[in-house]
Amino acid sequence: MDAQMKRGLLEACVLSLLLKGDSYGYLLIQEVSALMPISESTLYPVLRRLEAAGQLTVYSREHNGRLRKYYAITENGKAQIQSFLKEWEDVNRVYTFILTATTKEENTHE
Amino acid sequence: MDAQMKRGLLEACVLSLLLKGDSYGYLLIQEVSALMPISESTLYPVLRRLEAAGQLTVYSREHNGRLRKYYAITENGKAQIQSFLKEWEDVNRVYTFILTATTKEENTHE
DNA sequence: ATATAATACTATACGCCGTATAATATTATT
DNA sequence: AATAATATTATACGGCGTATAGTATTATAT
Repeated sequence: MDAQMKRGLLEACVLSLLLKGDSYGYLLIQEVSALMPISESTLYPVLRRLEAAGQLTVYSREHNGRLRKYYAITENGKAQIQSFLKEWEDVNRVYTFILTATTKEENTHE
Repeated sequence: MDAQMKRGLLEACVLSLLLKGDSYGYLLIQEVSALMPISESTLYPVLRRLEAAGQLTVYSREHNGRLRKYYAITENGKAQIQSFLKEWEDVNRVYTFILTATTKEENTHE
């Protein structure tokens, strides 16, 4: 997927994944990868940003003798998903315009 | 609209507007503004990029005693819109995931 | 036993692109 | 005479996805 198109989508995607329960970096990478290509160097900064924005909290738990960082979505984070969905209405309006313009263009060739 | 969400959308939007006929900077700004907020400092670089990519061509015509730059979409540009629409399928898949995850989350509170 | 893969996270430098701000110049309107 | 509308360009900034690379532990395969 084109890098430009990921912008704004990624954070909402990560937050949505956390809705079904706390998770950690490595697992999140696998889960996000099922939806779009992602590298560690993209995901971890996203997690840092979401934490700084109070949209998720971080805590450590021991796992196989090591500390693993778990990420939990906050109420703030849930509200952020709603904001995203609302913003997306505008995006979809533009997309619909492009689609319509393209369809009309095709018709002029008939 | 959030700046991140415009990325990738803007170029396709401008190209789509040119499908119905050649246009010029000032008019394009008005037309794009109807779909999303845009400033000159965003649009003109977009036009330069599209020109560099061979997706539009530029020519000058006199208008009210002054030269005005007109922009015309190329076949390359039309193909780019199609590429955009195809890429957008991936974007929509992620959006649908977020929407579904949010709906499920709401259900757990019922 | 040891090499390899999987797990788990961090750091740095780069490049794209939307934005604010500002400058320039002409024509139309009040 | 002043102001708004028309029309375009330049510069510096900041957000963020990416490539690349480094570090460290545990499980699996040969």
